[in-house]
Order: sequence, then C-alpha cells, then structure tokens
Amino acid sequence: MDIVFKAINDPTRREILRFLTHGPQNAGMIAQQFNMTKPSISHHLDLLKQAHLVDFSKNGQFMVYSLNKSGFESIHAWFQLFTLYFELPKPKIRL
Amino acid sequence: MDIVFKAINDPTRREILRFLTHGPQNAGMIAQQFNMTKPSISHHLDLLKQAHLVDFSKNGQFMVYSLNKSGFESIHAWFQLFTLYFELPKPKIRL
DNA sequence: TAAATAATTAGTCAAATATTTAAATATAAA
DNA sequence: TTTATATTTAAATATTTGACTAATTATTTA
Repeated sequence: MDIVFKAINDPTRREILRFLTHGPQNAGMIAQQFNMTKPSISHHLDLLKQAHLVDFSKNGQFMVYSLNKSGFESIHAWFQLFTLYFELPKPKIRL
Repeated sequence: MDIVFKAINDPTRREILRFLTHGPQNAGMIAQQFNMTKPSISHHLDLLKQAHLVDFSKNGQFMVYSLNKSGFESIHAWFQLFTLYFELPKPKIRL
C-alpha cells in the first residue's frame, strides 16, 4: 500500500502516468518526454511497476509500458473512506 | 498540488486523517494515538494543514483539528483523469 | 502573578530518495 | 558474428524527510 503513495508522490512519475493515458509507450518514448537521463526514467518506471500503477510487456528489444488499473484501485479504496466522510448527512438540529 | 501528494505519502499522516474521520479532535488527543512525540505530530499536522487536508480552530488552549474537504478534492481531480482512462470504451474490432 | 498545561518552533541527525555516470544485458541488423 | 540499439543495473553523491530534544508561546488555574 505504502508503495502506491510513494509512487505518486514524485512529479516525474505523475507525469509518466499522465503521458500513458495517451496509450502504451515504450521506455525510450517515455524518456524522450523528460529532461532526464534514461536510467532515471527506468528507475521511476520500476517504482511505478512495483506499485502496480503500470504494467509492461516486451516487444523485441522494446519494453512497452501501459497503465495498470490495479494500482489505481488501491488508491481509490483508500480514498473511499473520506468520500464517505464528506458525503455523510450532517446531523440535523431539531427546531 | 505537490504538497498534497507529499502529505499523504507518510503513513503517520494517513493514520491521522483516518482518525479524524471519527470527528474533530484536539492535538493532544491525536498525539495520544501515536507512539511518537508531540512535536513530531505537530509537524505532521502542519503539513496536513499546508495541503488543506485538515483545518483547525482554536478552542481556548486547545487546537482542534478536523478534515478539510478541499485537499481531498484536489486528489480527486487528479484521479479523475485515470478514472476516465479506464472507463473509456475499448475500440471494438469490426467482424 | 506564579505555576501548570497545551501546543508549536528551532536545531540536529540518521535514513530515505532522486539523480547522475559507467557498466552490463538483451535483442536486432549488417 | 560483429556492431548498433534499447533498456536496466550498479555505484556514488546531493537533497529531502522524519524523528528527537530543548526552548518558546499562549492559555488557564491556583
């Protein structure tokens, strides 16, 4: 669980996630979007993988990354508690 | 925006938020829930404040903390992008 | 007003994190 | 099979973070 929050804490990783909403991309294309070395991006992708926020498959020499629903579902599950809190009807005062 | 993700990255801060779903509490009561010094908790509360995840008001010598909807709304706004992505109908293959 | 209570601010330090360069691995193309 | 390309792993470094103790501020009570 902790790993998901850690993963989305970094602005570069959030940008990677946003970029992947345009569809699956290989590591090189992702790295190209950022002013950062490939090893750095590789490390960020690894963390996103650990958090199950991205998935990957190998296509020849290319690693293709895509969004993975399951990481997002764990964020949603956590968030639910607060959604309920704020949606809870406030106690009415009897006039 | 970054500050919200930073705030929810720490497990102690997430526990504080969860504790506050039981209703507003003063700083001492919050600190009491954790195996940690008051200054540490005070620091965590400060960060949650900055992220607009909690609100506070002074009641005599007590600081009363409560959940603040607006911080949660910014998380929700970010999350929305991915909700849309996963809900998007997948392109159908014509038979 | 003096002492006690509630909480924060300041300063310090160890642990965790993000980035870089260099080396290694795997696949593809010549 | 040699060379080039795509990507990851490893090692080193700088920065950020979280926790503590000590000192400070604000409020209440004796």
